[in-house]
Amino acid sequence: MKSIEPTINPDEVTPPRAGEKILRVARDLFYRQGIRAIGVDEIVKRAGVTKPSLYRSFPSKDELAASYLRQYDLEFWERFDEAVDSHPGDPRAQIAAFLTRIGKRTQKPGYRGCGMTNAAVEYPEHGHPARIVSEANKQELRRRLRVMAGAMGARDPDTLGDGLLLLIEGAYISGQLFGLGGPAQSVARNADLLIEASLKK
Amino acid sequence: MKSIEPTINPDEVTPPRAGEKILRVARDLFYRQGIRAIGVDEIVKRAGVTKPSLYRSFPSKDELAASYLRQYDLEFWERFDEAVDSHPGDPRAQIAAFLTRIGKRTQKPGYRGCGMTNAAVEYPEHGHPARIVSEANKQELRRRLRVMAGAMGARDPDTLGDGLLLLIEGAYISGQLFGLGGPAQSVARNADLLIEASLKK
DNA sequence: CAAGTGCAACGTACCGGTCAGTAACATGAT
DNA sequence: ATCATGTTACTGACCGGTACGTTGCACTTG
Repeated sequence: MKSIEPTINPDEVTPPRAGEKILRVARDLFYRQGIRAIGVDEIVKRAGVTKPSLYRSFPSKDELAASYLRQYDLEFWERFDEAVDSHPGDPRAQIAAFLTRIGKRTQKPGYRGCGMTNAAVEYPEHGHPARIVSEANKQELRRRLRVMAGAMGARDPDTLGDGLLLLIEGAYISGQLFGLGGPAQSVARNADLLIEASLKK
Repeated sequence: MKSIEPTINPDEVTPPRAGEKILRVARDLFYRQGIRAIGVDEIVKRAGVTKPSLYRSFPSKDELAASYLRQYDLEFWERFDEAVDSHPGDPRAQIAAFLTRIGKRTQKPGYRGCGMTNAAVEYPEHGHPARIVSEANKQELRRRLRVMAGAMGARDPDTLGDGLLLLIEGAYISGQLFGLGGPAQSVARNADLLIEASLKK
């Protein structure tokens, strides 16, 4: 029979482990400054731990970056599903909700786009741990957008789904390029126009 | 009266200066691998010169990156104007020509997107020499797209121009994220649908 | 109970390599 | 002889990564 394990209660006020603090700090620094721009020394310094603690929790900086993106992936789909769940059975409204939210986020100062997209730009070589996570996320996003385009009644669901993906990626990039007043604020409106033009007559 | 300047004939078989060789190599490496990923040592090694030659022609690596982007800017507008000139007085056809070309380029193996966009992702901090060039290029592109949208007879030229910009940036990013068969191949078709839906009734 | 043992988590101090950048000198053409 | 351009050799700082010692707490054992 299992013991109660009184000291290893994860939901209690257990002091945060070094690995958690590291991932928390790395996530913030990697997203805002870029992965290549941040060294492991700065991460451990800001996390209040030391380097060996980092390498006990993560096999390498590249894998730490991949872990950051895996967490980013989870949070991304939370936001996505939140928009989907807010309009059950109405994919067009789901997309509109998601894009309206993106458009607003891009107008906040210090917006840095999508961590997945940025990581793929920083690591163009295939097979890099961070890039693998990023590519998988984008493949899944593409798949879901195409499915939603079909559910909307598009003449060519794949084309509309891809068009929406292009607008989304464009919003991520333009958001960090132009800042306030940039083109990204019109992503929802443009997507709606594109959808309207893509539905069966 | 000017002398003939027999040795400084730029169009002749003058042996390429070190600065030119460096910029040529840097341009290739920066574009394909990223600016942060390439060190100055590798640039001078591949260019067949040495480091002081680099720092006599360019005050810093950051300024070398900016020079690379300034050259990229020139070539970008050459391609853009080529599409414009191929359809005088027909902005919709101009855009179609430009986007068709982008769509094809994104399907080539090893496509790495837009050097300007990538540089802005790599250097998020405002005021960085590379980012300044990149931002100026994108501002001008936005301005011209809005003008062209107006010339097409769009109900809301600014929105359509921005929508086209989002599609273009999305194509740059998706091209390097998905490779062959990716969403970027549909950029021209989606843009045309968006244009059609944005014209005055 | 108290002393001892095991062990996971942490820190100190360091590794070779590479980063961007430079001082001082050699070469070659005019 | 001059002067632009080339070269060798180096700097201090930082890169990702590691060998090894220390701490503290849980569990055993007398």
